[in-house]
Amino acid sequence: MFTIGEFARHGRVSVRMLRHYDSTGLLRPARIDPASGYRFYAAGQLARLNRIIALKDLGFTLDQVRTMLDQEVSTEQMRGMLVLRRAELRSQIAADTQRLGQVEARLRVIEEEGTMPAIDIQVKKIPAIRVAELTGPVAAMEPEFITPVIQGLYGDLGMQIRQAGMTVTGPAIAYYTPAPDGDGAIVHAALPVGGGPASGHPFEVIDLPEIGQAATIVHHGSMDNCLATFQVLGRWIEDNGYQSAGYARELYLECPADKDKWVTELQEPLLPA
Amino acid sequence: MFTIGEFARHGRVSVRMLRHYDSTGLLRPARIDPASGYRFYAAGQLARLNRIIALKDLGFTLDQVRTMLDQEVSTEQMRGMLVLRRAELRSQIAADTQRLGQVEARLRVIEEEGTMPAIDIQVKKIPAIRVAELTGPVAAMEPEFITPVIQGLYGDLGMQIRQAGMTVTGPAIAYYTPAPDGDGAIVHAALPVGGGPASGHPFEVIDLPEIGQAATIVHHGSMDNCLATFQVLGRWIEDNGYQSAGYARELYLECPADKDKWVTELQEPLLPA
DNA sequence: TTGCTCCTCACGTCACGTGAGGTGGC
DNA sequence: TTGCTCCTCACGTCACGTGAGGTGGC
Repeated sequence: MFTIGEFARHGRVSVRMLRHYDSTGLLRPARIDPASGYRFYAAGQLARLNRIIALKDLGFTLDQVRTMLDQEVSTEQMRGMLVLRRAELRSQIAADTQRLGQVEARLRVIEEEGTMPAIDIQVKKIPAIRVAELTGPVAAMEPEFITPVIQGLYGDLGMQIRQAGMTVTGPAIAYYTPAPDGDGAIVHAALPVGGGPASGHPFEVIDLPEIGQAATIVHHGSMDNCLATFQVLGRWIEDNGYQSAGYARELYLECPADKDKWVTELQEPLLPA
Repeated sequence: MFTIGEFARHGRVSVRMLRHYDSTGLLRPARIDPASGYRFYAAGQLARLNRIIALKDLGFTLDQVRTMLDQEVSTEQMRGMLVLRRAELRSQIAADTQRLGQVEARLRVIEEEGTMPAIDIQVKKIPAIRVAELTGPVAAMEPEFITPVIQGLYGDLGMQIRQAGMTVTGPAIAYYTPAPDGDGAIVHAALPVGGGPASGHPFEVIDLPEIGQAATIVHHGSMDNCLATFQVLGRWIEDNGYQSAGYARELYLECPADKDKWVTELQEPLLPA
């Protein structure tokens, strides 16, 4: 018979852990002195303690350990639990390896440029959404070409949607497709809408497809100055081993009269890794 | 201005998370309606939310994130935090990889033999300890040769320690060293002792060195039947990619009159990985 | 009226670590 | 008397998830 302290030393565990295992029924002392409440453990209980610690070290929860020890699991069941644990460990290692890569990318930016790495970029999925849109050609992907075109389109579109009896359900979305003649691009000015007539209006209603993976950054201020933000985003994509899959979408989160107070989310689609 | 639900959707976080970040001061809404308590967020706050999520995804705690965002950390400080995080991630990946190896070793045992793998084996450090000991030669490492010798030694040793006025402070330890003539071995029957005279008694007092890494298993029953347990231990050492570094120590945890109720821990030293 | 969104508590999670406050034997 | 070990609460950890119970506008 060992006292709790002696037993803890032999088993390389804390006294607190033994009390915890007692209270949860995982490992009850062989005897408890009724007068003092002192716990006494038999040497043979060391085998069970070792089993508990070994399974715990594999990363099983105490509840799982209890099941494995008390339910007399079969070899086949044990195999199932180990296979599950293997999968969990693998995905955890993969996730941590990914994290490590991102940490290292940021460290490289600091080492090589001595500047603060961008930390406000998110990779996320952009869900599909139904929009009403008008399109127009732009000569080049520069703000000075795009802004006038897009402003005109949104002005018309808003009115037409109202006239069609439909309602706008969220912030405006602009996106770009290559021009059919290979020169410049087509800008799409879109507004999310709910139901409504399928035709009989000058705009088109289409379903923007989901973007599986987009790198996003929030741009503050007039879109006339968006190039720097796009550059930060492009740089980040490169540094982190992603690849762009086309023109970015622009989500106009806030568009007050003062253009310098605009807030826009830039959503650049990424090639699947 | 967005309601908490809209803001949560744009930021790909739960409403509960935004409330949590509000309550901890990490991200306060731009405005709270005094009458209803409704939270309203400005589009520009999405940048901060993105920073929070990005840093959290790297594995920083919310407290660390708060420091990084609110204390205006310098590039150098950011580098320090990233270097620290890199080290944490590396060691976590290493630990999980180790765990994964152990899980896979157990799975191999099941696949190849269809039997339950041993789960009561622990790798642990055995601390140094001062003992009084007597030694004797044995012809071979078989129980039938060892038992009579060791029993005699312990009988003598116990009496001699008492006569020397010393006290036994823990369970008996037996260990083996190769015989000088290369034939058989020397068995050491040792008992942990506290202080006492350095000489003037027939036994030797020595300090058993620490064992950095020992694979241990608890043997139940008479030591006459210890071979099977030793085999399990040896098999485990091999399966898990360790290597034995010599004869095992035996720690006699419980030695009642009925030899079948003995409990012994076998401690096999391992070569450092 | 029903649904939807918003609100504020407040418990639960997981495996203990860490006091606080007290006892019993050398 | 001082140290040491033992005991029983009970809070704290970390970042929310998940009800419970209630409100306000379409």
